[in-house]
Amino acid sequence: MTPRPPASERLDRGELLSTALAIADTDGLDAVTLRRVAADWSVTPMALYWHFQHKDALLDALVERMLDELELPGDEPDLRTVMTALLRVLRAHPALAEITPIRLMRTDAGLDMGERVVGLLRAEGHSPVAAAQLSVLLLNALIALVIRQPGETAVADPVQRDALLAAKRARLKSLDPQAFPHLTETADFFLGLPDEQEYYERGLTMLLNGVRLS
Amino acid sequence: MTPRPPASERLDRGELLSTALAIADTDGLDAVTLRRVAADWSVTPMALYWHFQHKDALLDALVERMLDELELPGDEPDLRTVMTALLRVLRAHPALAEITPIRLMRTDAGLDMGERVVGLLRAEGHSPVAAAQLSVLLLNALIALVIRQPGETAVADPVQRDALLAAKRARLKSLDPQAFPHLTETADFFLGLPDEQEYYERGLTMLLNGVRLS
DNA sequence: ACAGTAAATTTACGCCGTATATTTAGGGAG
DNA sequence: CTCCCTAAATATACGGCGTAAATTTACTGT
Repeated sequence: MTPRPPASERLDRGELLSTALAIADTDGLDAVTLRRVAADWSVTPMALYWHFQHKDALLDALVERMLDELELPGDEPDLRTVMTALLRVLRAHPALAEITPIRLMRTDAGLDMGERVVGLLRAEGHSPVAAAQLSVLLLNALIALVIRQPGETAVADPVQRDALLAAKRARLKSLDPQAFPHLTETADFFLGLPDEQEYYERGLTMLLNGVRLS
Repeated sequence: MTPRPPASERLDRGELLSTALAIADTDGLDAVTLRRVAADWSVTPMALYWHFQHKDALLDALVERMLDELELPGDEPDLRTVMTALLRVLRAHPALAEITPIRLMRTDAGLDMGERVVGLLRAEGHSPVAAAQLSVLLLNALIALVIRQPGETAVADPVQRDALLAAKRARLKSLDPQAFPHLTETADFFLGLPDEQEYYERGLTMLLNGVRLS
């Protein structure tokens, strides 16, 4: 009805991103649709196209926004410190973790981090190619740590979530202990973390150990 | 027009899966839609619902089908052997790699493999919980190796693919060598693999090293 | 011969991203 | 003060997706 509203009620790109981020955090990535974000501002979906080229660009920007929260100590952080900082923002926005790998290097913060990580690996004596590969492997594995955290399902809806977990539990509990002694013994782990702190410590340690010796 | 065709022209679940797998291999995962698979058999999309509960079940079955190609030496294979076998089928069907992690443990072959891997890690002296976690990390990281293989884009369409790669190249090549010495030095790696064999060797070695020491 | 079940069809719905064309508020130049 | 340009939205429409529900018909067993 009224194209071009008074300047006071213009959309703001930054605020759109905040909205999208909030949606992702509370209802999962699938809930981040153009219509949903637009609706939150009582606006047509097409209005977003003025602020973002297409949805993919919005997602890129979303990752960038998430990385704004990165807290790197100014002076020469080591590998573990960098990874821990990244881990923190990822755990704060797990829904974004799965779209991060492809997009990380499209953001400025991501490039900075990539440069840092490759540099640190070079300093450990790795060849340029090895350092590059290990950096990618490290980042991807770290992200996988968050995405596949036992108990996470990538589905935000609690009903579906519980259904999935119940199915998983049923499957694991019905295993023949004779045929699957080890899975039986560790079934609880796959259904939910006993200790998140320990989980991330161990994962990180394993990755850094692997890097240090390759 | 003709509900319930003569028995000779019935759909076959296995053949539907073959079709879906072929589509995934040639045109990517996004091309695997119910309509597309149905069209290949000149059949209504709804026909598939007789053979699969829903699309997700079809994807589960697709992963299962892929794992049929797993070739494990019968007697006591070690960790590297198991991972190498998995790597082989994943590289044969890279489009399925991204949906494998969540689904692996819903398949029989996946459970067998999980049992094997956890067992091997237990034998290396890891605690039950540690072995469970490391097995997941290992599998996920291995899969990430395939999904994020430099040059891969998860987009099958060659036009889009090239556009993406060109954008990436442009971005990397325009980096200030002063500010990003390491990324500049290793830019070529991110754009395409010099040596696939070496890439997978190194990735696998790094992961196994990490596991062995944690 | 006939009932019951198996395996498809038809139709419809509500989502999604986005191409295209149109509308209008506000700011700068004459 | 007016005119015009452009910024920023709306309206409309399209094709694609997964799937719910009801219907139809070929075959199987009694």
